[in-house]
Amino acid sequence: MTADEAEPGTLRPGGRTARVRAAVLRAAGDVLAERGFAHMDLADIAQRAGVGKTTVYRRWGTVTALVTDLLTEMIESSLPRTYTGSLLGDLGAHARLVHTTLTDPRQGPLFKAVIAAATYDERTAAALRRFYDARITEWAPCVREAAARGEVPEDTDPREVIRAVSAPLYYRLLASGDPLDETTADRAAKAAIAAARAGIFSPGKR
Amino acid sequence: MTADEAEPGTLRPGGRTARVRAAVLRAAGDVLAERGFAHMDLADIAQRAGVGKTTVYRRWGTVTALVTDLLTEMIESSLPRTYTGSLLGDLGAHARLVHTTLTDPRQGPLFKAVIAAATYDERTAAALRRFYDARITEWAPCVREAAARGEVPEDTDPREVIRAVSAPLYYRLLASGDPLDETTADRAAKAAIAAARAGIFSPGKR
DNA sequence: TGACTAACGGAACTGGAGACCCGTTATGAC
DNA sequence: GTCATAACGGGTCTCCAGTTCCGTTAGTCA
Repeated sequence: MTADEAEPGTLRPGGRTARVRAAVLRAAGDVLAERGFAHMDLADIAQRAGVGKTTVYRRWGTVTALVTDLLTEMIESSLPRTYTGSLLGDLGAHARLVHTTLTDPRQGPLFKAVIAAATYDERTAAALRRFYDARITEWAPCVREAAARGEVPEDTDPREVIRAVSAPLYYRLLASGDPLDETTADRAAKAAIAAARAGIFSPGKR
Repeated sequence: MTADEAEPGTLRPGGRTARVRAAVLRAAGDVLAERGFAHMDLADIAQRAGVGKTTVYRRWGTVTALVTDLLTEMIESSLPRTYTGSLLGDLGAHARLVHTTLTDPRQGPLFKAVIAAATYDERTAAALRRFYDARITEWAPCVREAAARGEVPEDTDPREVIRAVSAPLYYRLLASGDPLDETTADRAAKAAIAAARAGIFSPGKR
C-alpha cells in the first residue's frame, strides 16, 4: 500500500516517528509473547501502543511485516560471539546461545512466528536469511581458529560446521517437537565437531 | 464449531462422504502447490472440488485443519524404509527420502505449510509430532542393526541418529534458506554416522 | 423398495479486519 | 520565531471470510 510515497521515517526520523515505532514494536512483542502469532491484531497492537490504528496500517500494513521488523531490530541488538580458546567451548557457547534464543519467552515465539511467516512471505524469508547469514558469519571464525590450532582439518568448511550446530535445535523446535534442553545443545556441538574431525565438512575429502 | 454433533464421516463413511473428502483434499493440495499457503481460501477450494462451501466449512472449518488432514493422509501412504546392508546406505536412503519429500512440488509446500501452522496450532503440532514419531520409529532399526554389525557403538541412541540425519535438511528449508540438494543430504548421513562412531549419541559415554 | 436421517449445498446474512477521508500535530529547514 | 509539510489519528465505510438457515440428496438398514 501507499507505494507512491516515501518510506515513513526516512525524511523525519526524529522524535515522534521514532517514539511511535518503538511503542508499536514493544506492543507487538508483548502481544506475540502473551497471546501468540495467531492472535496478533493490528488494531489491538495500535491501542496497546497508544497509537492510531491508521498509523500502524500505514507503516506496516500486515502482521507479517510488523513481525519482520521486529526481527530486523533483533539483528541490530545481537550479541557478539564469545572466545573460549577451544572449539568445543566456542561451539558449545554458540549452541547455548541458539538454545537460549529459541526458549526465551519473548524471542522464542518471535522466531517461531518469523519462520512461519517466512514460509509464505518472501520479504520475511529474505530478512531471515540475512539474520542467519550474519550469525554464521559472526561465528564461523571460531572454526578457522580451531583449524589453525589443528583441532579440525585445515580445509573444514566453517559455515557448514556452524549450521550443523544450529540444525538439531531448530529441527526440534519446528518439526519433531522433541524437548529442547541444554543436553541437546551440548550434543549438537559435540556432534558437529566429531563430523568435522572425520572430514565430513572438508570439500576436498569426498 | 459444531461441537455437539458427531464427527462427519464416522456414521456414513461410504460413497459420497468419501468422494467429497477425496475431492476437497485433492483440490486443497492443488491450491497449496500452485498458489501457496497464503492464498488458500476455503470457498475457492470448495469450488475447485465441485463441492458446496458450507460442506468444507462444516467438515474442516479452517485452512489449518484442512492442511493437517492433508498431512494425516500422507502419513498413511508413507513409504516403507529400505534395506541396503550398511549404515551409510540406509541413512543415505533416509536422507534422500527427506530431501525428496521436502523438494517435491506437492509435498514440499505441504510440509512448509504444516510446519508453519504447527507453530501456532496445537492440533497441527500434534499431527506433526505423530508424523515424525512414526518416521523415526520406522528408520531407527537400521541403527540397531548397524550396532549389531559393530558399525557404531552398542549403546548408540537410534532415534537420535535418525533425527541428526533429518535436522540439517529441515534447517535449510525453514531457517537459513540455503540450497537443499543431494550433497547436503549425503553429508547429513555421513555426519550423523561420524558423530555416532565418536559416541556422541551414546548415553553412557559422556 | 421404502423409510429414516446423515451429510450435502445454495443463498442470504453478519462481523470485523483493513482501507479511506480529512483534519491535527509537531518536525525540520530557514 | 514562522512556514511548509511529513506523519499521526479519529471516524467512517467497504468488502469478504465465515456463519446460519433450510431445503435437497443419497447412504444405510429393514
